[in-house]
Amino acid sequence: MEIEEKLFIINFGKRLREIRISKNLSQEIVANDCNIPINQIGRIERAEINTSIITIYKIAKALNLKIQDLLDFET
Amino acid sequence: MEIEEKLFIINFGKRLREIRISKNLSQEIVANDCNIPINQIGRIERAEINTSIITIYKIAKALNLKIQDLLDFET
DNA sequence: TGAACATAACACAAATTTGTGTTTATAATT
DNA sequence: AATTATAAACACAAATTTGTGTTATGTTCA
Repeated sequence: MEIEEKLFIINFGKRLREIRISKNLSQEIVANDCNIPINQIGRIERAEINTSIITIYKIAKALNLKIQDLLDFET
Repeated sequence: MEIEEKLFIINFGKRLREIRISKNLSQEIVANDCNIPINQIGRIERAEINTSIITIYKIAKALNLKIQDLLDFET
């Protein structure tokens, strides 16, 4: 993976964490709302994985956001 | 995969094809610009795969778009 | 007709995510 | 000190994408 892409993953993780915290939600709550494994949110926030668009779609939905809002950060 | 998620994948594929065609670019050209396999664009447009956020990031870049623009469709 | 181009449709190995557990670490609180 | 809550950090199998080929189909053009 190129550094630029890695940065994108890192910033996406930060963005997700930022929003989740601002809404006072635990990783577990979000994961349950998404119907995804509990540790998946952590893996994304820690930028361990290059997750799929459907997972992002589910997370956005669980957070009551448009998918665009989740991706609205500086690369 | 749930039907709603499948629909999301389908609409994303349509959106990509729509934009690509409107810019008069072949799948091969886009794939080369992205440094991804030639048939990957087709697989996405045909909604065969639930592709990763980095692949989408690369495609958006190749098309000179923000990632948000690629995801700007009705679900 | 023939050539060239674009896309679809296969197949297959390699790499990665996903899903499911368990365990550890840390902080806050009672 | 013990408990609770949150998140990190492991491990591992299953499913999927990715990467790399090849072949087939359809269309356009010389």
